[in-house]
Amino acid sequence: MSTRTGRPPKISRREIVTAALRVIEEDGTGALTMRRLAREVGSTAMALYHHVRDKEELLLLLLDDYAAAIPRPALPDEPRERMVAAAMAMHDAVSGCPWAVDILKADDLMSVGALWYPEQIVDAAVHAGLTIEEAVDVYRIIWHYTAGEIGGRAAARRRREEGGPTYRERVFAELDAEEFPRLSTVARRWEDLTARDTYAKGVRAIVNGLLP
Amino acid sequence: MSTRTGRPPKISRREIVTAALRVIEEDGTGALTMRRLAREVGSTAMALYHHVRDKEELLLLLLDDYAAAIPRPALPDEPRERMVAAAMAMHDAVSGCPWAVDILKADDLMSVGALWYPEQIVDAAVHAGLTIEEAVDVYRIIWHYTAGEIGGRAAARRRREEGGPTYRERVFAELDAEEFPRLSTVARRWEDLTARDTYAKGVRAIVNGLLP
DNA sequence: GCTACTTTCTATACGTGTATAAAAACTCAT
DNA sequence: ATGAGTTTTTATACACGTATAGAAAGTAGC
Repeated sequence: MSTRTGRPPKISRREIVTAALRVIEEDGTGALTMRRLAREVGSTAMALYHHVRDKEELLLLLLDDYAAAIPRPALPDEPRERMVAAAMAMHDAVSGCPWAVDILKADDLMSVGALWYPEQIVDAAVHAGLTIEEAVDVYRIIWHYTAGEIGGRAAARRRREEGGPTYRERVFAELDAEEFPRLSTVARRWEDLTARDTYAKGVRAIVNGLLP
Repeated sequence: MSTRTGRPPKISRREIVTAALRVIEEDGTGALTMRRLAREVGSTAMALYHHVRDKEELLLLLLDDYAAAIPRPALPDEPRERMVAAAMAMHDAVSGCPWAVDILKADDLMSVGALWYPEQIVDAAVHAGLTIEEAVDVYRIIWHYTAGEIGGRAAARRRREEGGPTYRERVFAELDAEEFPRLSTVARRWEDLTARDTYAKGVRAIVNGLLP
């Protein structure tokens, strides 16, 4: 029958994931360590590794849970606008989970709970007249841009919190105006210029540049 | 006078950086640890921290060195093509240093040795008729896309080397064709579809979408 | 009941980045 | 010369992710 053999498990994947979400909510992503998580579920660190391949997979599962729970926005009918809206919703969703930054290396798309976004983007691209292969390209390009933008923003925020002179600030301070005429004119305003949110602008550019 | 006070240094920043480059070249980026690097320069791990803020800054210095040494390609005159060519050169340069992946979180641009690329892109954008602010936006959007693309590619390669079923493969294997009609039609071809290099396509799209 | 087998859990250990404290080696004022 | 001040180096320690080995706790066949 379905009676499983072997020592019966004390903890489960679900238990681990929910405990991880609780830890993050209470004490932030920095507090989510394997040992802390083990303590939280009343077990040892290494026991977790029988339910999760490694910490990265755990974070992926968290993103999965999180993304699946987010309400999906109504998207416009017009393909171009639909792609932009889906991309921005995806951006918001991933931005909303701080631990996502550590997973953004993931090559293409994300977990099953988040597949809705690529599906919408690919579908809209096909409706816009692209082949399915081209549509996948569009999605991947948008995803790479999204991942880079979120990663960059997270890094910028982290630097700001830490305080102290950034490497860039030191570089910009002694910038050679002859070698870098353009950059030196904006060097002092760089902080303000790069604080603005240009994600929407970028997505619109990609969509417009990719659809004829 | 210029006689400095305090205990005279045994090691220098330059020495550290060149030793780090040597280690990477000989044994790969995985071998570059602070302890190994210390052994290489005949010192202790913690002594390095008086010349380098942390490992991330060290990697930034490596990128700096590396980028500064790369020959700069001749760029076309026409602004659009110049932006694309500069972006692709930047992409090649960063792709060429494996350790760059760990720094790609860096918010905007890179080290002083690599400033040539943003300078060219911003300059070309201004020549194309954009304001300096818009030109900076263009550069940042291109950079975010570039960082995301390289990060994604590196992750994909890493997964491939490790072998074993990817998380995505497991997800795609049991994909609901009704909920995800588009994705399920390409699920089996996904590996091949995403293996293609679409960076140039993406940059062209961004440039065309951003210049009127 | 006993032995094999399987799965899960525990204990221990390694190498990592780096915080902290103190020692060491120099210059300068006295 | 001596003591104060400054900079660099060393020693020690911590928490992290996780590899490895083996113990524990169950089922199945005899």
